[in-house]
Formats: sequence, structure tokens, C-alpha cells
Amino acid sequence: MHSPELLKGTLQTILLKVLKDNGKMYGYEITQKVKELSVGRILLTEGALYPALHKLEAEGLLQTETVLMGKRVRKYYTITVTGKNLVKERVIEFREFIKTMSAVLQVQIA
Amino acid sequence: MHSPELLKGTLQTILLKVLKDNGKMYGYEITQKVKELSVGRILLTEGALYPALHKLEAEGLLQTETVLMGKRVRKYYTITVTGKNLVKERVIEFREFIKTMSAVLQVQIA
DNA sequence: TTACATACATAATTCACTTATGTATTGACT
DNA sequence: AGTCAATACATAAGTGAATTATGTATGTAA
Repeated sequence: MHSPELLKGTLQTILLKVLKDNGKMYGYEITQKVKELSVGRILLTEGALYPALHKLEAEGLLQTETVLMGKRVRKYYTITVTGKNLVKERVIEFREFIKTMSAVLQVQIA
Repeated sequence: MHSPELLKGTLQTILLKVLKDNGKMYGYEITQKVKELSVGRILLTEGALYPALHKLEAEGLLQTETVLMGKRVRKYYTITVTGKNLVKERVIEFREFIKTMSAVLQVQIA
């Protein structure tokens, strides 16, 4: 697991990007996908995940659809057009941040 | 200027690394050096800088030396051996974080 | 039947940062 | 001479995204 400090500010971008790449997903599924993609290095906590999803929905970046699986509720999230546009910017911003940081820290990336 | 959210958690690493690379420096000088290295993209605020320097000093990662330049006080900071060891880890950690993030965001770095 | 994984949610707390404020010197422009 | 910007330090109040803690409930394997 990474130092959690570094993750700050990346959660929204992660959620939007994973939803853009994978289509309709529910919260728990997102945590598992992120865990898989990060080889166990990013473990999203529920206390961060759900409020973040609710916020993105309130901002119109995500849409929801609640489905009853047997007796269990699942809330599926889909990225909106606005969300797709934003995630592009966010990813570009992240890449620029990395470039800047590598210049400041004088480290070679990739 | 970058989204300040992304910078969170990187300040200590930046300070330690810049002091490791440039030897003895004072606060204001560090802000200018970081501004230069980042091509104006990272502008350290005093409210973040000074408390961070004080904390690193309290933790034994930095040493200080106060000098009177005419009538103006300057506080020079030098990285300690402990600090040098830590900054190595922090930079490695940052590189690993970038690798993980690029896997999650499915973006090419560098 | 107990424990872990699945699945959602919210409240209290933490803490690194921003914003605001304060003090004071130096140099440049007018 | 006066004003503004840059230099140089510092701390306090406020913000906000996260952690930690807690709650509810179902499905499943040992």
C-alpha cells in the first residue's frame, strides 16, 4: 500500500477513469477493479469511496441506477458526457503534474 | 499552477530533495528554486513552507543555522544524514506511486 | 455457527494544506 | 520623499479530502 498522502486528490480522477474505461459499475466492484489494476497497492476505503461517488453524482459527472440483486441492493454508476470530458482534462493534468514533479525531484520517469 | 490537490503529500519530499541537491538553503530561496525547477508551476506558500520546515527540523531531518544578513534574519536549512536516508525512500516511493497510478489510469508516462 | 466477503451508508475525527494576518528590511521607480 | 514590490520570517484560523469508526444486512465457505 502506498503512503496514503500521495493518493490525496487522485480519488475522483481514479473513479471517473475506471468508470469511463469499464462502463457501468457498482461501488464494491470499483474497489476490486482498482485493487486489481494497482496490484493491491491502492485499496479504496468505503468511507472515502461512497461520499466521493455521491459527490460526483451530485455534480452530474455520474449517473446512478439501483438494482436489486436477490435481496441485496446494488447501485450502478455510469459516467456522463460531462464526466467524460472532465476525466480527459484530469488525466492530462495528472500527467503534467508528474512531469513537473520529476523535474523538481530530478528523477527519471518510466 | 497545478491543481493544489495533487501536491498534497509531496511537500516534505520536495523540501528534502531540493535541500539534498542544493546544500544549505533558506526558506525563501527554496521557494524560488522550486518555482524555477517547476517552471512556475509549483509556488510554495509561506503558510505551508515554514510549518513544514519546522516540522522536518523537529524530526531531526533538517538542521538550522540562523544568520544575520545586515539587519535581516536568514535561517539556513541543511539536510541531516537521517534526512538523506529518508529522501531516498520518499523518491522511490513517489516513483512507485506514479507507476501504480499510470497502471490504474491506463496512461503512458514519459 | 462462525468468520469472511459482499454491499451499502454516514458520522466523527484528523491533518496537511490554504487563506489571512502580522512584522520588518531592501531595492526600484517616480 | 513616498510608494510599491520583492525579500524574509512567522503563526493562527479555516477548509476539505481523506481516515477511522460505526451501523446494517446478505451470501458463502469451513
